[in-house]
Amino acid sequence: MTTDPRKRLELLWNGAQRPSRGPKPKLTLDQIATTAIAIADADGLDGLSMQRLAAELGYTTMSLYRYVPGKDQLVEVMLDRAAGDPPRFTGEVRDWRDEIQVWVRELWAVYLRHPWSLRVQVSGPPSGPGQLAWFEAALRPLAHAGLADDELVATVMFLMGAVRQMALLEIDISGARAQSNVTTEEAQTGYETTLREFVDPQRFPTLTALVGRGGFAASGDSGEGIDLDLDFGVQRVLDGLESYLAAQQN
Amino acid sequence: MTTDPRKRLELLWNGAQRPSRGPKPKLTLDQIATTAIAIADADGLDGLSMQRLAAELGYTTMSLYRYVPGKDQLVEVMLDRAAGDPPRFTGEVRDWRDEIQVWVRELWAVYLRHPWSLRVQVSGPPSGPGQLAWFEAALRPLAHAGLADDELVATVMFLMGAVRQMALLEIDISGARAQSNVTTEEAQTGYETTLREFVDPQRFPTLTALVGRGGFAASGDSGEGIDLDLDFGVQRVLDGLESYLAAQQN
DNA sequence: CTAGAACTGTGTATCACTTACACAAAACCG
DNA sequence: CGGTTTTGTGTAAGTGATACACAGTTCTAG
Repeated sequence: MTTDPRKRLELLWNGAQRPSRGPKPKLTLDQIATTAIAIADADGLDGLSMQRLAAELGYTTMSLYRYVPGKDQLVEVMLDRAAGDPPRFTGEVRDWRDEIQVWVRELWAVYLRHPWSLRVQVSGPPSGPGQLAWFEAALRPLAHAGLADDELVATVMFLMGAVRQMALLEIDISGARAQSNVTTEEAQTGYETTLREFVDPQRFPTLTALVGRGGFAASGDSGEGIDLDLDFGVQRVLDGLESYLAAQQN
Repeated sequence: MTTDPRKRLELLWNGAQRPSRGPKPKLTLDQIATTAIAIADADGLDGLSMQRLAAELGYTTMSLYRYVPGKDQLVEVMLDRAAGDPPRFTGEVRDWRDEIQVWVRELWAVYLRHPWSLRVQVSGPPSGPGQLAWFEAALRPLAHAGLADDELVATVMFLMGAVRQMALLEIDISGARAQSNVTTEEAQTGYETTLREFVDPQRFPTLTALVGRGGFAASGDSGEGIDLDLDFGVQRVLDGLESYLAAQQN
C-alpha cells in the first residue's frame, strides 16, 4: 500500500530527477507544488482536487501523475515546501530561550499562513528538507543549552506538537466564526452559553466554576488569546528546561 | 455549510431525543456509534464507510441518515465516546503533579486504543461530554495547584496538544513499520540511513551531529522511546509550572 | 544517421464514496 | 379512526482518485 520510502524521499529532496530519454517535460514539480499550495491556501485541502489543479495549470488531470505518484505524495511535497525557511540564526547561540521563542512564533505564523497544512496526515518523522530545516533550527539552541541527545529530540517534538495543535485550534475557531452567520458578539458568548446549559456542575465542578467566572470567554472561544496561551505553555517548558539543566549541574 | 451548532451539541449530549410520533426507531445512536468505533478500530477511518457500517448493522446505508446528519457528525460522536472515562480522582487533590501524569498516560492510552481518533479533524474547542470530562480531569489538579483561569486553560490545551501529537507520531511509525515488508531491524536503521544520505552537514550541522552520534535511532524511528519523550516533555512543563508558581508566591 | 527504446501528455473508463430525493409502511395524536 | 409524522428503503446523482492504453516526442545505440 505505502509507496517505497526511498522514492518518497527522493521526491522530497531532488524533485525526482528526470531521465534524458523521452520528450522534455513541460511541467515541473515546482510549478505543480506551487500552484497546488496556492489553491489550498485559497480554498483549503478540500478545494484541491487533481482535476482542478490540472485545469489551473492548463493540463489534463492525468498528466500530473507523471510527476507525482499520487495525491498523497503531492501533499507531502506541498507540506515540505510550504514550511518555508525557519528563522536562521548563525554563529554562537546567544540566548537559547529567545531563539526558541522566535522559532515558535515563526512556526505559528507558517501554520496560519497555510491552514490546510494542519489538516494533513503526518505520516512519520520529518523527512523533507523543509521539515528538517525547522527541526535543525530548534535543535541548535537547545543543544547549546546543554540537553542530551534524546532530550533534544523529545523537546523539539514536544514543542512542535504543541504549536501545531494550538494553531489548529486557532484556525478552527476563527474559521468557524468567519463562516457562521451569527455575529462575532454572539459567537463570543455562544460557546460559553452552551457550556453553561449542558455542563453538569456535579460532574464537572472545576469546569463549571471556571465557566462561571467567565474564564472561558477569554481564551476558549474568542480566539484572541490562543497565541497567548501558546506563549504561556512555551514559557513553562523553557522554565522547566532551565531548572532541569540547573539541577543537573549540581 | 456547517451544521447548526445547537443541533451538533444536542447530538453529542442527548443523542438527539426522538419524538413520539412515527414508527419506533429500530436503531439507536449508541449502536451506530459503537459499531462504527469497532470498524474504525479495526480498519481505520478509511475502512469506515456508511455502506459498510450499515451492512454491519444489517440495515441500508440511507437508514443511518435518520440518526445522524452526515458522516462528519457521526465521527464527532464517535470521537467523544471513544474518549471514554478519564481517570477520576475524588476529594482533595493530594499530588497535582501525579494526577497530571496519570492523566497524560491514560490519554495516551486512549489514543493508542483508537488510532483513528488522531486522524479526525478537530473542529473547535471540546464540546462533548467525553471531551469535557477529560478537560475537567486535568483542570482539577491544576486549579488546586494555584493557576489562574487563563493559565489553566492554556496549560490543559497545551498538554492535550502535546500528547495528541506524540501519539500521532507513535502510531504513524509503528503503523508504517507493521505494514512495510522490511524487517524491524531494517526499519530501525532505515530512517537514520536515509537521513545520513540526504542531510547536508553544512545546512544541518546540529542534526548531522545528532544523527552521527546515533541520537535519532533511540527515539526517532524505533518508536520505543516516544512515550518516554512525552514523559520528558511533560516533566518539564510540570517543573516549569512549579517554578512559576513558586515565583508568584514571593 | 537511423531504428528502436523510453518517456510524455491525453482520453477513456472504473471504482468507491457520500448524500439528495421520493415513496411506502408504521405508529401515534386528537 | 383519519391524518400526520417519522422510519426504513431504493434509486440515482455527483465527485474524486487513478488504472490503462495510445499517440506523439526525444534521445541513444549501432
